[in-house]
Amino acid sequence: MNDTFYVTCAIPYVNAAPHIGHALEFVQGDVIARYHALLGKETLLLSGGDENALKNVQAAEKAGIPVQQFIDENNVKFFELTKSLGCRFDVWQKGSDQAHHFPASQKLWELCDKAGDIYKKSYEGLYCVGCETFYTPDELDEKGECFEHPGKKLETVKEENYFFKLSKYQNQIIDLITSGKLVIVPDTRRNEVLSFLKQPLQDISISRSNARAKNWGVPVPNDNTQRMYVWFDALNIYQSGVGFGWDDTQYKKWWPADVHVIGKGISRFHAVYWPAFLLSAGLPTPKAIFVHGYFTVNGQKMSKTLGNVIDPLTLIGKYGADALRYYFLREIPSSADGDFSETRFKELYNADLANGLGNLVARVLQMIQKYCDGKIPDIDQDPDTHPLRADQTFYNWKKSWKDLDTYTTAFQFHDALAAVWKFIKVADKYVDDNKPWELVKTDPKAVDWVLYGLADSIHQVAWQIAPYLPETSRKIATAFGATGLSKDQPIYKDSWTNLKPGTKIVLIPPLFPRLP
RNA sequence: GCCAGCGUAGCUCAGUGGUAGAGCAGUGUCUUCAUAAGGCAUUUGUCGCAAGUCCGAUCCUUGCCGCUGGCACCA
Repeated sequence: MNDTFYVTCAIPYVNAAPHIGHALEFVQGDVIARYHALLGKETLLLSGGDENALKNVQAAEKAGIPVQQFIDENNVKFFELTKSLGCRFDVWQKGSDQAHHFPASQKLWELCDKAGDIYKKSYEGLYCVGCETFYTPDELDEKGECFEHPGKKLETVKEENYFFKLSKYQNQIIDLITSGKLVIVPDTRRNEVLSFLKQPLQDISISRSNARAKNWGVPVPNDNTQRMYVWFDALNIYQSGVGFGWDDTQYKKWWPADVHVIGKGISRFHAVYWPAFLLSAGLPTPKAIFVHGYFTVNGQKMSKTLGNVIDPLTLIGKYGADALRYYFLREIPSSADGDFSETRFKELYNADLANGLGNLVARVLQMIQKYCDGKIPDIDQDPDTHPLRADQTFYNWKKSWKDLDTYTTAFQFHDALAAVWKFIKVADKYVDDNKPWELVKTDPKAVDWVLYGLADSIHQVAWQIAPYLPETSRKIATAFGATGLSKDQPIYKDSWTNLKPGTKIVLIPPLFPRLP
């Protein structure tokens, strides 16, 4: 019944260049989508651009370019990054898209309005003319002035805005989370949200005056003096990208999202505001929110002022997309903060990718080349009885499949990959225990059996890592002539086909050349 | 300040009421199919500090120290 799976990544804010934090999130989303595709589901992976904030207008003015151009130029960098990372995004929904996103957001607004949850209220705040922004007192220095414009007095400005009755949905949201209808992973984030929900919720403003918004953003329906404020329309990208308000069939097919992948800084918007908007509009709420942590760099917080922002493209150029993906997914606990260090990166690369997977593939290919005439060996016995597949006394690949599945569906990517690499160690040991280079002198038939099992194992490993390291998976498939896996969208069921004896193997260059 | 969590081998972390484990790094050794790769063996720990409960605590309780995160209009 549930044959679709819809994954979203947060839409990046386009003011700065992409950093490894964005890359991490894209890769995680991609793995989730690819894994469910492997299970045979039709999947959709979405992200896009958060483009309607006033800061964009200001930044564009500063740069002296039209807002739309500024936004497009910046946003495309993020999309290019996803491609460089080997991520497969199906929809890239921009917030400035007037054809789909505007009507979708206006529809959401109207539904909430019809439910009686939007009302007008005047908002009074301290406004800095220099920044063109409202500040709360705690955001200002001791003199009550903003840090950007010292000496400039802030004005008290009154503005009438639309508000959303967030308070009305407090109990429903608590129910949603405690009942498990809205799953929040990991528990620490879930607990944070629930503890936040113990306080009475305040209604939130969801519009800005046209003047202050500089005519940028989604117009509020039936009121040409106001534009929607970011909270409201940005979250709705998840719906506007899949047809909401412009293609009902599409929308019904994909919504609600199976999981929103987000960073910890925006969990409240996704776990509280977003479900509230949807409840108000009478629409289904997302099923799960997976919250990842932030990167530190060599133990320090990543920040522009420290100048330690890491450019993922540099790393991809140096080491390849799959190597970076591996570091993200294996080294960073998927739900906690992680550290990025190039030293550690190289260590992990050499230990797991070069010496582990890469070397195993190389040695098995060479042995088949030398001892089996370069062909997948022919065997007399049932492959299902091969120890690497069936021996219960050690960690065979059926066990690693099971663990991989458990951990991947729980968003524990590091544990999932650990399971695969645990099996790789088993395969390496199996080579040493059976010594095909000696066996070939006494019992060639036994060598065929040993090497068939190893080829079969690597074939399975290639399937297992397909969502994680898609490029490497495909390279292995090519080497072993595994056609099912070479497809653009391989389906898990096909993995159970055995390698065909007699297939000519292809000697490939090292998957991951060892780093000095 | 309030709330939550953490503090275990050089590093990253797992773990149990009966005085500890994995991976990586290090060291030794075997081996050659392989990317000077692989197998095997192996060193190091007052399990943050102190007190309490218990026959017995690293795992339970309390206090302290240190670190991290959350505490609303900040994507």
